[in-house]
Amino acid sequence: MPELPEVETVKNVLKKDLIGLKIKKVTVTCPEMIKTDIKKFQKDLIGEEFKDIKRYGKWLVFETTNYDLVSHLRMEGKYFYTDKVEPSKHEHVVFLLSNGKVLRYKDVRKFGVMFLVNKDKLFIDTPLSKLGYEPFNKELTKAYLKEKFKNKRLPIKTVLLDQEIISGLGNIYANEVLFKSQISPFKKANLLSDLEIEKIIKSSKEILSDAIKLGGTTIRSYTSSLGVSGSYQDKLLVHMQHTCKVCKSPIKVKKIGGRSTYYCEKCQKVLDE
DNA sequence: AGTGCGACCCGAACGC
DNA sequence: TGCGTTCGGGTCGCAC
Repeated sequence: MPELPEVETVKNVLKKDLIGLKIKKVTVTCPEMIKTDIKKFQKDLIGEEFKDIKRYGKWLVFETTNYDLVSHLRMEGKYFYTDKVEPSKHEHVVFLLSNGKVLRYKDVRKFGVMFLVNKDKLFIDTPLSKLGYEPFNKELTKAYLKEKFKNKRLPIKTVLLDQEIISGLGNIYANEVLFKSQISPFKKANLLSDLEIEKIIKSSKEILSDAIKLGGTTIRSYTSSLGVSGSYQDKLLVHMQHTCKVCKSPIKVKKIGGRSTYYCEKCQKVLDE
């Protein structure tokens, strides 16, 4: 599902197509997903030019002349850039562009959200203002995580999904990071050793940068957009796997915080408790 | 503040 | 075959 590498891939592909184009018309067929005033959303975007596209954690931000159009794909959101004007099923927002082409947002489960803010308001009163550091950010240090984990008695698996601590990891990569770090997903975050925290930082960087290189992970319903199809699913070591690629033990699946958690009991032991 | 959990949504996969 | 049930998964909001 769209985690940091998938959103990064979508951003890079859309950038090639959209920069310099203007918006002529916005059609919204699922008003619930627009979280700011919808009339204003449609009106304000007319005449705006795409200047740049950025990614913060899993958030996509289309920078236009005067606004930031913020979009979260949640589970299954996808963008398509096509000639076809009429929306088909599950396409909830359609942007008619100055070159006659169309940017279409499709989201079967309607989990995605969009909102429009003035440029100077992107990090004020929006969910983006709360995002923690990304694994690639130099500020994501052992000291930072120690402080954040200090009062967290939740399983580390749950804490890795908290976007206010580290931004960008979702269920797939959280499973992968813990496997690579040889840490049990059940271990309480406040009990992690310095070495374990260092391993999490190192693995997160390695896994996410490898995944970006391969265009992200394409599994289940997330068949990406714009013909973008990642191949990191072939590199997964533990998520959706049956046998441990290191020790050949069967991979266990259990719910932690309601999410499917894949792990190897033998390789990911709870140490120093 | 930290924690736990349902809500959101709907097609696919599963069970009988 | 057909119908009902469960699952998935990011984020928010609410209760404790």
